[in-house]
Amino acid sequence: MEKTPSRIQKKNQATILAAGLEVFSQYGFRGSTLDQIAETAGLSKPNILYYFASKDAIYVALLSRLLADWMKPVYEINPAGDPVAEILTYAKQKLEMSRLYPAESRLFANEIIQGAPRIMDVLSGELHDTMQSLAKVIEGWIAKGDIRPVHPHHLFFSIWSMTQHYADFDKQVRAVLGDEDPFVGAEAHIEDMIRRLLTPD
Amino acid sequence: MEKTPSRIQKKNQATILAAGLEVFSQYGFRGSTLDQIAETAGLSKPNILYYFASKDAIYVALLSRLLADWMKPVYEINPAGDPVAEILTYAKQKLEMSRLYPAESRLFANEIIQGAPRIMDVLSGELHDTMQSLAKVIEGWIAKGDIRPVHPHHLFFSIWSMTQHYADFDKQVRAVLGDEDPFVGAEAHIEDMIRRLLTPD
Amino acid sequence: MEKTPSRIQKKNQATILAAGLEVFSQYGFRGSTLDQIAETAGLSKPNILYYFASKDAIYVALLSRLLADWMKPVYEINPAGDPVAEILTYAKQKLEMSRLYPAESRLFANEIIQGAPRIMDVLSGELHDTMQSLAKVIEGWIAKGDIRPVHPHHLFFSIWSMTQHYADFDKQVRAVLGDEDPFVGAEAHIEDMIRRLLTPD
Amino acid sequence: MEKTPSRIQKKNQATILAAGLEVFSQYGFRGSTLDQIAETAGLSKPNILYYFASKDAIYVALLSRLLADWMKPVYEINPAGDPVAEILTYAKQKLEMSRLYPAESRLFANEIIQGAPRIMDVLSGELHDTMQSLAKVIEGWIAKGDIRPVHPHHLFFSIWSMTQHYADFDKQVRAVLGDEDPFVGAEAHIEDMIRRLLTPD
DNA sequence: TATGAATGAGGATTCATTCAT
DNA sequence: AATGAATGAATCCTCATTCAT
Repeated sequence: MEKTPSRIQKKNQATILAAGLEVFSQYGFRGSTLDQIAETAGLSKPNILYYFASKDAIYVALLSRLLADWMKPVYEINPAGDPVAEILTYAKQKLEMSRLYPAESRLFANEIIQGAPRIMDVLSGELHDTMQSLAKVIEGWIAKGDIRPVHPHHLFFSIWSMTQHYADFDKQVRAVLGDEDPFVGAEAHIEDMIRRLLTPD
Repeated sequence: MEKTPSRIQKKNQATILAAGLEVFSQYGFRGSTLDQIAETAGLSKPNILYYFASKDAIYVALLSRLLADWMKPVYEINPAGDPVAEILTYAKQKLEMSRLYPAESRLFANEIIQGAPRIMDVLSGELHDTMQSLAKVIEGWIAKGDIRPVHPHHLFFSIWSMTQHYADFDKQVRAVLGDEDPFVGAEAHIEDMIRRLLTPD
Repeated sequence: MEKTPSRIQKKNQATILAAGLEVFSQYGFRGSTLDQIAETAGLSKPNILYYFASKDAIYVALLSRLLADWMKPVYEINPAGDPVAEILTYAKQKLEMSRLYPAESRLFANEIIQGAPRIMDVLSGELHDTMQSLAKVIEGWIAKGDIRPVHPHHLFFSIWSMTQHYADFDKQVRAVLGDEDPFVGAEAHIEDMIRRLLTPD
Repeated sequence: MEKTPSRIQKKNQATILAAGLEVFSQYGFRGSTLDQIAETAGLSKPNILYYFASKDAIYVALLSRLLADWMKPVYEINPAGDPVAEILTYAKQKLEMSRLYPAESRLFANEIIQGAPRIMDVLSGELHDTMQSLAKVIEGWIAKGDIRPVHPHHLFFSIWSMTQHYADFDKQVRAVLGDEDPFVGAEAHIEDMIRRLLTPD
């Protein structure tokens, strides 16, 4: 009979997750210490462990939350909508997520680069299945001649990679661009790429 | 009075770098241990440190070598060549690097995601300058009407991200694609995207 | 101005002692945690410490109660009774205690094996003196020719060790005996030993 | 291809085991710390862990060695020898072990009292089988009328418990006996008990 | 009386690095 | 050029105890 978390519990758990996100996204799981997280959260180390059983538990909690958020926009693609517009909206949402939640994106990137040890099952399961369904939608649009023939999976890989790049490789992007705002140019460029790719002649 | 490195020295250094690459690219800098590298290299831990002053030194040596390799294809873009072909060739080279040297790509990604603490100066210096020159070439092509107007920097961001994605997010890509070979579809898709983007109507 | 303990107080103290006995006897003092005791008792950890000042206090309370129980049968030996019968009765009582209260026996064994840091004074004081008196009784019986000459102290050591063995080394005893009930054979065997030892030819 | 342990390795491992025995036998597994063992051994804590993978490994190494020593005298009982003499010799050997190696005895007692989590399989396996064979020998002697009818298993339980008592309950024994040497009286008493028990009328 | 929250003091273990040979 | 031995500095986690209510 789990008790409902009290207000102070919720607040501290949220604080810890926020601190964990900040630290983990920057240093990776192994590179992050409970000390860092505790200091960032403004709590003592044992108090952190009072709310989460282990360093790992914090990381997993973050990843779970993240995966849900990360997949959400996919479900909002409307098979009955205008194909190019739907995909553009999706891409813009993803880019906006990179702009607003770069730490989340980097946490996710870190996990996958290191072999996705903790979320491989979600990738092979839910993600795989979702992308299969989505591919059907894309293929339907192609069959109707609404968009040019493209490989559905690779289309999404390119959207994911291009948009997440601005969060994950932020340091490199800004080193190249100097003072220019990355996201202004990014949005225009990505929209251009997708529109040219998909719009039938 | 530096001695010229003997054959055995060179061989061991190479062995250590290869081992370091394998380990660092999988577990990140902090997540990797000298023990792992020593075992992978088949050398004793103190012997590793006989060739490289520290764990950090191995990592930095790898990054330096990597940066050179990573930038090389950029210099091979021929301003006098056919614009679309030049860029396509570049993109294919990058994709081929992701296919052949995924560990290198992941090592690089790891470093940048974590804020590029060790290569920020190279990014702000050499990379920034190189990309400025390259931008001039692209803008020249645009001005001549050889390619459609695109933002040069973002063009390269998209090429980098799309191609490196197949190395860095390999686990996710394969989870989505199942048994399908990622690189076959990737090459076609990326070529399609770039060609549509750049070819003037 | 000590208040008389209320009924609920008494009940909780008893609950805590029962839980402490169960936990301490299995894991030893250092191997037991207040969390375990609290969970076994069905009380919160701070509530445990409301009734007992410390983990140590629970342990000491248990030991004290235990020592009294443990010594009681000795006082019931009747110098005017039949010598062999008196000693047999005592031994059977001790064996019965091993059968009914093995946790208590193990708690006691643990404490003494580890040097009896908390009850050394009781051993050197009350126990020593009691055994001195008892030795006099035994020696009286021997002098009268009622029992064979035996060393009184060692007689009791052998009774204690043989009977407590079935509680303390329960795991080993059952591993050797398999399904056979240890206590049935134990009683016959111990009675046989003592009777043969003490009965004059 | 395990290397043969060098002299220094052997020496340090022996030192650590000796220290571990001293500490574990007094405080139990959970009550002992690597710090204590390290200090007793005169080595640094990480150096301890250079020779043994963990605290647990030291404990298990001790138990293994101990079990072998502990069982050895059983195998020396000669079915063709004089029954009473054989058993008396065995009992005296066990008592001598308690005198010379009380720490080993206490370590063993500690482990069994706490449920024998690490050696249950040896008890149910090798010990059980050995005692079955031994029971056959005893029963043979009984059948021939060489010794009185006794329950073989309980006979050994009583020998084990009486002899080990002088090691395990040393503190209590000495508290009762005062300055008297425990082992002198113990040997006479135990011999008397066994002889009376076994010798046919 | 009772408990959710919090923590200082450990405690086992890891690991980059140094030492001695 | 190589390695067995050794260690100081973390680092994760535990736990008895205290605090606040």
